Amino acid sequence: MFRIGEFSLIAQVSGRLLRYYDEIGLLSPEYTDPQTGYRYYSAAQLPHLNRILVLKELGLGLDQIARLLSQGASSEEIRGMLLLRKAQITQAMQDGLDQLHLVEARLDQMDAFGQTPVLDVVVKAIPSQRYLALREVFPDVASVRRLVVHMTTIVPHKMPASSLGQIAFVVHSRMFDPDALDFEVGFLLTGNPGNSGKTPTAFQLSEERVLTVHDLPAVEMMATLVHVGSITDIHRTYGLLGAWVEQQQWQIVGQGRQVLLQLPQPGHDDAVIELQIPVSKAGTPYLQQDM
Amino acid sequence: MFRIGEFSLIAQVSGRLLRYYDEIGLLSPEYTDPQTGYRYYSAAQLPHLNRILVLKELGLGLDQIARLLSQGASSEEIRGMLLLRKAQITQAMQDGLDQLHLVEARLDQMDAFGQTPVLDVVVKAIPSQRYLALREVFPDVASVRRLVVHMTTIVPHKMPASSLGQIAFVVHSRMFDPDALDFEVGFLLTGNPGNSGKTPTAFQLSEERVLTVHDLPAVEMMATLVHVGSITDIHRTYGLLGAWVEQQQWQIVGQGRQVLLQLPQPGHDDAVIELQIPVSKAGTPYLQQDM
DNA sequence: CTTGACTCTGACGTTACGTCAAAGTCGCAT
DNA sequence: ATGCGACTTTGACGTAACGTCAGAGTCAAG
Repeated sequence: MFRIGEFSLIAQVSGRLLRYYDEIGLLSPEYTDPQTGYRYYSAAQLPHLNRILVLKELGLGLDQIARLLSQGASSEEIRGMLLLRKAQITQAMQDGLDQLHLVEARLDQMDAFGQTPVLDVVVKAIPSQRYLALREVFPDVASVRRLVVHMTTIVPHKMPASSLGQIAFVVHSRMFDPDALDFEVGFLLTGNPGNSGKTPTAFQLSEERVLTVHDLPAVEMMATLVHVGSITDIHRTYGLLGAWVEQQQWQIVGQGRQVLLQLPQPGHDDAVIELQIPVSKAGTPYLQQDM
Repeated sequence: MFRIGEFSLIAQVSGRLLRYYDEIGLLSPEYTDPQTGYRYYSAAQLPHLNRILVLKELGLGLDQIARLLSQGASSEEIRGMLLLRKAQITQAMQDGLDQLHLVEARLDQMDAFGQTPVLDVVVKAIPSQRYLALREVFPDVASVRRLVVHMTTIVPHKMPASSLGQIAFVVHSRMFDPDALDFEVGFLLTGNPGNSGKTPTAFQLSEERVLTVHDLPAVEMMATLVHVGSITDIHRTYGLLGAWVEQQQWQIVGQGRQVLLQLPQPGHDDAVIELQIPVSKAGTPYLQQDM
């Protein structure tokens, strides 16, 4: 029988580890002195410890190891766990590869743009949300702005303000053409989409313009980039976002969106707009609606 | 200004995350009401948050991100961190690949051996240790055993028992030849190797046999396998260990060792012996001494 | 019997948050 | 004015697998 120090020397593991495995019931010493609490391990426990160490090297968690060892697991169960672990490792390596590409892309960007602050494109999932808007083809940007101003002065007085969210555009134009902007313009609404009944489904803005409510579909992967500054510069930021998506070799699926997070104060160029482009990794095209 | 709930919706991160980043000083809201503690975020903080999220996706720790953002880091520093991170990912992927091979090897073993309990070869580093032993070519296993018995009856009375460790063999035979066993036989000694002065450097066992003290070199990678049972079966376990090393496509560097962890009780086949083979990954040959 | 070496339990630190819990706040509707 | 539901606050605990003390008890040799 070895005391914990000698046993830890033999096995080349720390004493703390042995105490820990004892505590969680993974490997208890063959004998524990009830008076002093001293742990005494037998040589025959070394194979047991070694099995634990090997399984740990395979990346299994201690809880799984405990299950495999204590309760006699059938070899089919063990096979299952190993196959699962194999899949996990494969997944982790794929993730590592993706991350490597991201890091390299950022390094390339730094080399190419020099001191220019690097873009921070964030890909995130966007849930479905209700949308009070109208669709129109605008002749120029100024008319869009006028409509926005008009809406912001009218709508909040006629709606429960609590459910009114940001102003957002949905860009239906295929390509950016400053003379024919096929946009949806309106408000994002808070509250669960789909549950109509409380809020009206339409809203008369003026003689010829009617806002209607519908749901914007959820998007699993939305590439987003925040534009700060003058609205007139927005197409440059948009181009950067597009270039980034292209560099990732992803596909654009569906319509882009623009969310006005901060209207520019008169005399300042401090608008904040989040540009959004729904994407998917190549090979898994997405439902394209409104085509 | 957005309250935390709305800001978390916009950015699609949890409120808890925002509070946490505030707590660790990574991203504090633009204004915090001193009365109520309510946090108010501005739209202009979204790019800041996005930068944090992107750097996090690259696998950087929050502490590193904080350094990069708060204290204006030069682009050279940033490059350095990204390059470092790249190396880390590469390393992690290599580790993943190794682990994948281990898992696959174990699956193959299970398929090949069926119900046979899989071997648990553990690779570990062995530190240098002092060794009181003699080298001899033994005509058979029985004579080795007689010497061991003799040593265990004589030596402990003449030595400070506290410094006496396990009995160990160093196998100098190139190949296993049961008629010419070129073994070192002796005791491992506790205490720092190299510091002689307290223990004698030699020990007269009998007329013609002298035990001398020297240091067994440290081994960075020692493949070990514990044999339990009759000593006469040990060559099979040894073969399994050798086959395992071969399957890993590693090289054997230096002499194997055998550490007697438990002498067999008379009438029982319950010896416990750890077999050790120093190895190195192919391509990085090791110092082979005693050649 | 006195050291010095060893061992015990218990607690805290690690990473980046998720998940309650109890109490305070806000805004809207009565 | 008041009540209510939705929101927010701080604080604490949990996560995985141990490393690292701290303070107190134990063992073996001289």
